[in-house]
Amino acid sequence: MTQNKKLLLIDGNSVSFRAFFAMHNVLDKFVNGDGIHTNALYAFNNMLDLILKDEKPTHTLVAFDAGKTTFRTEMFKEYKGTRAKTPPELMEQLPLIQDLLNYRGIKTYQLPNYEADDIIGTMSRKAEKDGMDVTIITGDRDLTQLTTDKVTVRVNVKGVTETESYTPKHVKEKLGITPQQIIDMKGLMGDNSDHYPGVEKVGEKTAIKLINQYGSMEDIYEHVDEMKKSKLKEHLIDDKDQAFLSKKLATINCDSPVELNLSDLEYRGDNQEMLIQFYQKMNFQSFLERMDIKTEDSSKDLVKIEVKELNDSAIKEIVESQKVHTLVVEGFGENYHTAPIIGILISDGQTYYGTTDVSVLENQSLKTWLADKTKEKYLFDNKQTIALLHRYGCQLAGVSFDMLLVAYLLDTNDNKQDIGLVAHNYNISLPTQEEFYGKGVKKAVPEDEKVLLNFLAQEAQVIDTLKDQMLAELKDNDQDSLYDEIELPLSIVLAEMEIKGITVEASKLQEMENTFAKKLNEIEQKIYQEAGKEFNINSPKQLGVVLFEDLKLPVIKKTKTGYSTSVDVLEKLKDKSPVVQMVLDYRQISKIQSTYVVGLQKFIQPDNKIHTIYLQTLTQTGRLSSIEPNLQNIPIRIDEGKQIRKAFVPQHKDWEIFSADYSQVELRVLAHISGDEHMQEAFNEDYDIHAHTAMRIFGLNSTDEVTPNMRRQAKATNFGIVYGISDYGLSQNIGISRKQAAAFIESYFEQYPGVKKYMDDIVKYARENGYVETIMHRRRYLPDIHSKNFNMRNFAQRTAMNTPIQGSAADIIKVAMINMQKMLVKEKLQANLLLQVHDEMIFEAPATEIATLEKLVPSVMDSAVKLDVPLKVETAHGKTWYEAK
DNA sequence: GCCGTCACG
DNA sequence: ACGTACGTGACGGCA
Repeated sequence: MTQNKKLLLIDGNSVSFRAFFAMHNVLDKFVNGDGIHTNALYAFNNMLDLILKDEKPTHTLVAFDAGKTTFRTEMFKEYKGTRAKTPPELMEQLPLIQDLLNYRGIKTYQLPNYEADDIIGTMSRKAEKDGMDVTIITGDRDLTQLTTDKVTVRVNVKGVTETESYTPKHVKEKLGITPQQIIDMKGLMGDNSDHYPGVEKVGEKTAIKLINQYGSMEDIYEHVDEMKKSKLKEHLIDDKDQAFLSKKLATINCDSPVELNLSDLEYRGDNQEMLIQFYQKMNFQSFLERMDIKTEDSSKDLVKIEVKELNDSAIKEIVESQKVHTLVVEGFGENYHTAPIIGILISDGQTYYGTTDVSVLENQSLKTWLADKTKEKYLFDNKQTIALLHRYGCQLAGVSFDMLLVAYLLDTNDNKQDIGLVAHNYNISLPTQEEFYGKGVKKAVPEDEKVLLNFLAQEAQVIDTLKDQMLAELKDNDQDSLYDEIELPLSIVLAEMEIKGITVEASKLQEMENTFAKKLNEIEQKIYQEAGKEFNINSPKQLGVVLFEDLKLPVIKKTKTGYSTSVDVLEKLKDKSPVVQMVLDYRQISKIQSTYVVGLQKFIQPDNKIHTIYLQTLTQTGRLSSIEPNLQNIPIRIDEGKQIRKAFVPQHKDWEIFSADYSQVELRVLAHISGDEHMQEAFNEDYDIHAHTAMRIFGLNSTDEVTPNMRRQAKATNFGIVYGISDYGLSQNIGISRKQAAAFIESYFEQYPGVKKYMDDIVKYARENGYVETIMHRRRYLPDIHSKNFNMRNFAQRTAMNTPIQGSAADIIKVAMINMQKMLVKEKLQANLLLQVHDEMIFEAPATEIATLEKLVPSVMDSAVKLDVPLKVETAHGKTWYEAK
């Protein structure tokens, strides 16, 4: 059997565009020796590799637009009129992309007066006539009009490495029309980004309905007089000329004067020699290495570094050296509080000393060197390294460069906690932890210790190589003090908190486990009785059948997989059947039982403590997160759950738990960064902020007139504002109509015009800069702010509003934590900072220190940063965490 | 491994 | 016309 010939057609402009924005956040990391950006080039080539491997084409062509004026602009001079112009950083890459394609043996082509689409359409028809299969790659959904049984269109989704494949069948499923009818649809609805109009008030849904009813646009207009009187009919008649023009504009010209034969498009494959030179010029390390892999054994992929034994004489050399050293302490296991150290490597950038013998950590001069803050060190993940070394009796100080922290600050998406992944973002190839150790059952330490040490040496080398570049980027972003003064010192504070751990009384949890088990059993039996059968209440699927089929309760909401049985749904069904309340009770207790009562016991260590791990480099906003277990979501809102907190106790008797939290810190931050006078006044005068808001938005004269319900609604509105408000979201939350919610919001913005201005300005800032910032210059990139997709774009806008608020609040408590630790030392207090829960800190302390803490802790917290409004701190204490609230 | 659900700020 | 509050982690069920 002979393989059918296959033509691969790529829409050069649209894919380049997508490639550029897919890697827009790393724009500054991708610059070649000539100072030209290479991010789009890199992403384009990545995509090529994947597609060529996947499609194995015999013929290839990448089509480009020739210029701004085409036969379409002659028909309609505003065609693509509002399109933003191509960023210069992409413009400079377009010739490079053509060069790359040339070296990769792929033909490129452009045709004056025509767009890339038309070239693609024309060649795909030619190829089809010749009996070839055709695959088209594009970022533009409009090209799906070209799909036939022989022609598949793959549209880029999420960047350029993934695509959605359109066949006629898929078009039908997705839109409910045939590929030929897409142009009718576009004609009727118009196109915002290409800037041509359709019929007034007709969007995708209406267009598809009309097409399904009548057929083509011509058919629709043939029958337009028969339609019954409606606005739609009027619009159709009024905009008829426009609709036909738009259809013409949307139609890809499959008969363009392309002077190419199929034989010109034969795929020749890489010109190895030229390609290597080109990659070198572009600093494309990983592509170069990928080429080598093809010819050599993949185990030789690793660059061999000579690693010398970390023995006594090596240690002597290290401790006497004045050089900065890179330190790798490798743990093996899921949780570094229990994982063993499997290797240690120290390098001065020239010599690499390593060992798998952990007894080296008993060497006194090495211990002293590690703990010496004047001996400067670089590493990846300071907190983990401190925790690992601590279990082996070693202290660590003097760390000036933590590559993990810097990578996260530069781009919060680099949060995978893996040096290999960070290296990859800088175009250096280093195996990830998973690639090196394997995953699942195959996960293991290499038998040959040389292999392991070589890996550690590579890690050290990567840290060393990237340090200067990354620190320079930090400085460019004005983030050096965020790193030096906040994140790096905080990593030490967090390490101390994790190592200290919080004492938990297992007996208390055990007792609760028995009580809840009995209760669960009782409710379970009652539910079975009411339902008339036994089933798994924890299965939303089975529960759905019982509620909505057996008991025939009304379906309020559906999920992707079936009926929704979430709380808000069940709350609405409470009156309809007694079983609903029982299910709610069951759910509540079952959650407490599985996640907390039983769940937490698994984490209690032999020292009677739980040692959580704070992820310092995960969230998109700068908050911490807590895992294994999560100690930031211990129940408090309902009393049954809150009982859990009785198990959290101080480590010594006659000690207490002490907690301190910021009051309304996010709203205070909003008052500060928005500069809104009315909101600032409320905080400066220490009014009840929610009551004050209620008074304003309900137009009352005094807060005395505010009813509890008004206050509740105002509070929800304040929250909504912080989240990046939508009328729908607010209406759902407080159970009012969308219209009412919209009126609340309007009134809110009238009363707090500064807040309104902030919301508008921050979205504009995000659009112009591609990111938003906190008060300490923490950055979050928002590429979706430019998305064509309504939802993605709106989501990005809400995050633009929320992130500076949530993130600045995170900055503030981080500063407070660092100052807190200093204060505790300075005042020689025995108190320990144990936990952080976003806006509060939890301590244990001798009862005799409580009075001191009540004075000092709030003063450290409210002076952490200077805002235009005061920060307010509230404290509590008691025998257990339950009582300290 | 993903989904629905629910705990926290 | 679109389908929404922001940020997290862990559990049980189910493919």
